[in-house]
Order: sequence, then structure tokens, then C-alpha cells
Amino acid sequence: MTDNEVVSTWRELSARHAAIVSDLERELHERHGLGVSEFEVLDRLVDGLCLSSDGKFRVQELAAGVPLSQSALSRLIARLEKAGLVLRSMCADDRRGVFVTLTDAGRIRHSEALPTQRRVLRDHLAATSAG
Amino acid sequence: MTDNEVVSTWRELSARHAAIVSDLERELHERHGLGVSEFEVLDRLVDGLCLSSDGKFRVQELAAGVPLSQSALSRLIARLEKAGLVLRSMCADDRRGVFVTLTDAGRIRHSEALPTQRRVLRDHLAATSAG
DNA sequence: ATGCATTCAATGCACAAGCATTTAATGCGT
DNA sequence: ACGCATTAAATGCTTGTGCATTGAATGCAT
Repeated sequence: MTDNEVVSTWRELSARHAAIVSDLERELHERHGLGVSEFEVLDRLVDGLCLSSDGKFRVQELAAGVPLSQSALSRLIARLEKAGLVLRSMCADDRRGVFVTLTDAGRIRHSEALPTQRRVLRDHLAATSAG
Repeated sequence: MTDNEVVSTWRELSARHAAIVSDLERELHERHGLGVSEFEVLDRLVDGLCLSSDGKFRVQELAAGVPLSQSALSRLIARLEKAGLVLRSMCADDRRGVFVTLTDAGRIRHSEALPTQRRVLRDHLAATSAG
């Protein structure tokens, strides 16, 4: 792969990402009052519900799935809690840790927003193979 | 393409983008004092030099190549000017417009940063076909 | 020529992000 | 048991971003 190919691959990737994020941000915000990262976190929590017994997640577990710094994630969770979409609770076995759990409102909000996200992603990605 | 495929394509795209941007940001900042967007703008200016007679660009022309809002771009150019990497000059035929031109320092900085950018991109993209 | 919508770029403002620091809890070595 | 490095998460601070607005210049219709 030549440098020019690498660069044009990068530009394409970058432009695509920007376009999708921009659309997602607008749609999710307008229709559901959520930012892209907020939705992603809710999404991880919902995904994880199937796997985890109690639906509790350490903040750091969520960090793995979302490309945000630890501080950004901490504040994001604070925002979600303030909005009533998640709860933070102490965790018994390591009292430094914080468990994050979805509230009913959070589950509902996520299920409302999910079709919107899917639609936007489909619009951008459905008929393409990354080229 | 199923919804699940769409979503996993999106996650992959997103993770890839985040990883590359993160590396680029760190390397460009540490080694050359440039952010990713700053570099992109310099890059467009350099690219355009070959095509344009005088190397002058309207702000809005740059906007097309960089996924930033108009206001963000305006401030970014102000930063570049403050750093001595570009010049802003009035444009005669439409006095609302602003021409942006590379300074020598800007050209030099770009040429220093270019290999760093290429290296990072190669590290991430060289042996892949987008998925 | 005058008025009015439009366009270019800059700016006020609010908010989100990262870095560095802080606070609290753990665990390891002695 | 005590001290010390380490880890989890929150917070202060600075910076960058977008939205909405502003100010200036343009162009078009009358």
C-alpha cells in the first residue's frame, strides 16, 4: 500500500466517520435528547444485561467499550444519572468502585433511540463495503 | 446487510477512527505542536498549492476539506495565524471573504509533521482492507 | 438608487473533552 | 500492623467545538 493509498484511505475513513457521527448526533439529540456517547453507554449497559447476572457495571468496564477518557466517562455517567437514566451505587467488594445500572427510564429511552440509531447507520453503511 | 452487521461495521469504524485520531493527536502534538485538525488544514493548503496559482484559499474552501463547523474553522485559522503558520488577508473581489495563505514557517512545520502523520497512518492502515 | 434577503467570517455562549490532580480504598512488603 | 505504591473514580482547569448571533459586504428586485 502506497502512502497515497494510505492517506486516501484515511481521508475516506475520517470523512465517513464525521458524516455518521454528525447525523447520529443530530438525530439522537433532536429526537431523544441523547448525545452519541450517551447512547453508546446506554447501549453497552443494555448489551451487557444479557451477559451479566445483575446488570451492574463498573465504570471502568464501560470505559473499555467507549472511546472516552476516564474523566469524560465519569462526567457522562453523572449526566446520565442526573437525567434519571442510570443509577450509581457503591460496590461492596471494592469500595473504590462504582456500579452503574440502568433505570427503567434508561431502558425505555434506549429502546426508543435504538431504531433511530439503526436507521442512521443503515443509511450510511447499508450498501457499502467500506469503499 | 443485517442490522447486526451494520452495527458491528459501525463499531469497528468508530474504534478504528478513535485509535488513529488518538495516536495522531498525541504524536503530532508531542513532536510538532499541532493538533490533528490543524495539520489537516495545513495539509489542504499545501495540497492546494500545486493547483492554485497564488496559494490563496477562502476560509470556506478549506471548510470543505475539514470536518469542522464554520466557527471552529474560523478559530482554528486564528490559532494558526497566531502561531505564525498562516496569514489571513482581505480578498479584493469579495470583501466579506478572507484569504488564508501558508507562511514559510507553516510550510516548514507541515513538512516536518508530514512524515509523522504518514507513519502513524501506515501503522494503522498499511496491511488492512478496512475490515 | 434603495431596501431586503443572502452570504462570509467572527464572536458570545454553553458544553463536552482531556490532562493533571485529588480523594479514597486496596494490596503488597516488611 | 504500618507505610507506600497502585488503582478507582471524581474534580479543577484549560481548551476546542457547535449553535446561534452579529457585523459587514454582496446581489437582486423594484
